[in-house]
Amino acid sequence: MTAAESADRVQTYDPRAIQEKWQARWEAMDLFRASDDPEDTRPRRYVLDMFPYPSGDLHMGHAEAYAVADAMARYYFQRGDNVLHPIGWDAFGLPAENAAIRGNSHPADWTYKNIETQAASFRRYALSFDWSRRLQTCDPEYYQWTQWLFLRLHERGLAYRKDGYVNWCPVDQTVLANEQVISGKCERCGSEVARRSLTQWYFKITEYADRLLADMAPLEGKWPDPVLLMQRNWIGRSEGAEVSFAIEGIEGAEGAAEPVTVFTTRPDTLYGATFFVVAADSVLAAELCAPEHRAELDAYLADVRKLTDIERQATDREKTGVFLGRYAVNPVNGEQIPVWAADYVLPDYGTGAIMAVPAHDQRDLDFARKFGLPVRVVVDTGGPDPAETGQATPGEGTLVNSGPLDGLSKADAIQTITGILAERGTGQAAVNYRLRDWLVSRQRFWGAPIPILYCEGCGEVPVPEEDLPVRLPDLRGQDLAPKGVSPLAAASEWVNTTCPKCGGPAKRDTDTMDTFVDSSWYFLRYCSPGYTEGAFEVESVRRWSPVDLYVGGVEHAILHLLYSRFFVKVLYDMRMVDFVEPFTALMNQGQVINRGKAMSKSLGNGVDLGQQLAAHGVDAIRLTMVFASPPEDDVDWADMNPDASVKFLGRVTRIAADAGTASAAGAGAVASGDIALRKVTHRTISEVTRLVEGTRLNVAVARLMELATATRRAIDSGPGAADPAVREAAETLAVLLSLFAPYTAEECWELLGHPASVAKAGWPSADPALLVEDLVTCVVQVAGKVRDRLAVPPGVTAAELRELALAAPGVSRTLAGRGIRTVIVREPKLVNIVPE
RNA sequence: GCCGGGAUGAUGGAAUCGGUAGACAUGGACGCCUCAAAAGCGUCUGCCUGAGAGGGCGUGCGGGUUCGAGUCCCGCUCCCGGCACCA
Repeated sequence: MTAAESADRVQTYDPRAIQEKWQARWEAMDLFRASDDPEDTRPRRYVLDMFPYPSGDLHMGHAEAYAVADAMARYYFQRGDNVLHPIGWDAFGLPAENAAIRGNSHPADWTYKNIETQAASFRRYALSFDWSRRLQTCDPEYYQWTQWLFLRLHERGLAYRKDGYVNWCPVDQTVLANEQVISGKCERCGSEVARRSLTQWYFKITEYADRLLADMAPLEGKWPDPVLLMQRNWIGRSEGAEVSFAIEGIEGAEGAAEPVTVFTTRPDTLYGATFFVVAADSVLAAELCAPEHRAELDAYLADVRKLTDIERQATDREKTGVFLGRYAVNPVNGEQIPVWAADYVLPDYGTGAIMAVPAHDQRDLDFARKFGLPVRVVVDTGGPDPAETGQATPGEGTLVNSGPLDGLSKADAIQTITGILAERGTGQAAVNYRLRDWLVSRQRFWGAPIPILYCEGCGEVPVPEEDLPVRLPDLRGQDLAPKGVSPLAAASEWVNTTCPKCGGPAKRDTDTMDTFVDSSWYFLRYCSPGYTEGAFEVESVRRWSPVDLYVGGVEHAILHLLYSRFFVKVLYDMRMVDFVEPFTALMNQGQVINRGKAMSKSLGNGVDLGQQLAAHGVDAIRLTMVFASPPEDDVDWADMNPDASVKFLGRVTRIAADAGTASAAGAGAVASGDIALRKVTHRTISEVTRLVEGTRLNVAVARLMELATATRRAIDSGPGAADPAVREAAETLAVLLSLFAPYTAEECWELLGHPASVAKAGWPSADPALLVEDLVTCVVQVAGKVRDRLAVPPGVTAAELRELALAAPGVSRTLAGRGIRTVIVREPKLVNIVPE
């Protein structure tokens, strides 16, 4: 059969017709339901995509991420594993609330409508999900258990309340997320945003800091290195010492004098502390401030509160601060040093106060120079005087001007001074973390209500388990734009309730939980999604978890992954799970950008996925995404050409049509036919298996293209379409292609005379006998440059190869009579001849 | 500023053990098929030089190690991402 004839049978490759035909049939077949039967002995494999936020329809980024994860899930299906590949929606969150306020609709309506849109798109996109396990975090059946988990953390002392700062818009009377603050102004009304203190719930993730660090060791090599590094840096463990400074004039104010403790990584420089700084917006600053400096501090504070976190922490900003009229006493030498308040010290890090050593810390030096404070060198680093150069010397050196520490090295001095402080009870070795506790309260409507009541008599009372879920009040038709603290406060019938302990009046907490709480345990819920006796069925989670492969964007490299890891550790301590890490392997797929930039409305460079799918078909878009680059790299859509994928898919379909017409199904099972093509087929199987296992999908697709070319050649100018090797190649092509282009692969499978579905065909295995090469190419180099090539049997000996190489025409031509110094032989692939 | 990642033809990328640089694809040129076009099928395509055989150069830049470096080491430049005064 010729190419022209095959074109008669498959006139044109029509992706839309194939999609319509197969999507309906697949729905009826329910192909990808995971079996939870404990008797099922197939290897279990949990492949998980980060679940989407239903902000609208799916976009180009989803198209890439889900194509990659789906190829992996389909591979394990083909291998015969019992695969769990679920889908759900991270459905609470701010955009729904904003859309509701703008469009005057209810967040639930907006959310569920978008979910349906995305679900339909997912089905059309032919993802191998087990739809029976679908979940949505905004369903009461789900958030009931989010609340239950909150109560368990509360019970264990891991949920507590304290004051924390929020961005506050004084005009809208609402709390703003960081992303709603645009250069210090409210994104809605443009008024200046201030920081305001609110009492809020926190999860004590810092208690798990060391375990979060230590448990990363087994993830090495299974998670991307940069992610592990970012997690480590985020936790930010540093060793040093706590040092207590008494404050002059504070003692005895309220009974016992509370010295102020600082954390330092450089206790060796204690003799060089020439002033003391507290975070201007900390409680400490207010406590320490002398009455006559109060007005000055208040004025300064007003300025500090206008700054966003980002502005405040800009390195190139000039140092600012005010003197508080107090002096701190250096515990080692009794020296009195002035206490200042400044914004370069952060209230949340360490103790919110520092001892300033300007000679050896650049920030302290900048501050000292600005305000004329003394600079004292206590470590001789051999560098020039910081007071003159303006450059602090933070490096190693010999201690000077430091009493008992003089002459010691930095390391010895740290050890000695820590010992002295401990002896006198004015300090001790300490570890500090950059990680802060997780603020989970949100002054939002569209989230899981915090299941706590406040009773006048009993105080803080957890909602009894049997009263869960604490359902969101409807508030339909009401203005969700908050006029006070939290939108839920407006639902007075909902807020006012009775105390389960004393039966007296009580009020509900009107805040909802951070949506990261919802997403910190959803992967456990998938194991038993309909379970009504608990958050998840312990036995089911034991069978499926931890997740074998987690696929998602690098933008979640820190928070989501860290919080999920924390939750699993807490559940481990509760003996509800028997593992300490939720995700055994992690893959970060890259972003889809356009013309060098992330797609955005303001840049006007957005690409609509729906239009792309309509123009080129689902399979071509999936294939283009996978073939474009290694999965972890960004893809610039402007560089892509989906028509190339359409062309390839048509080519494969015609091959299937030719082979299907020329021979009957089953003919390929006979190990016969054109040996050259059979070798290509089996090498492809072997290579693609290896490449998919290593998630090197772009190269796997290239190998499929090579097999297609070889098969086409065999049909047109080789043994012809009826050869069993051609059928074997065509069937192999269909099965391997099913990972990337499921519709086309299914169509090919039918053209080849097989009943649906190709997804159940089974992954082929390569015949080792066909992987052996008759001849291999040996390159012959002279002085490292290729001068000739030889075709040699793979078993050629070093001596034989050496002789062959020396006799090669390219060698004698290049040597031109020169003598030979050495000959390097790496049989059978390379010989390097080094001339005199 | 710090941390991380990267730089390979006109373009996306391949070469994951230090051993043939440029697989595969796009784009381009040409051929076959066709009344013609499209589609399809095929050949060529890193740069310079040469009629050709061949020769020279070539993986951001400069050094180094090695028989041999895209790959390892040292020093730079530029780009991308993340974090942002972390005591």
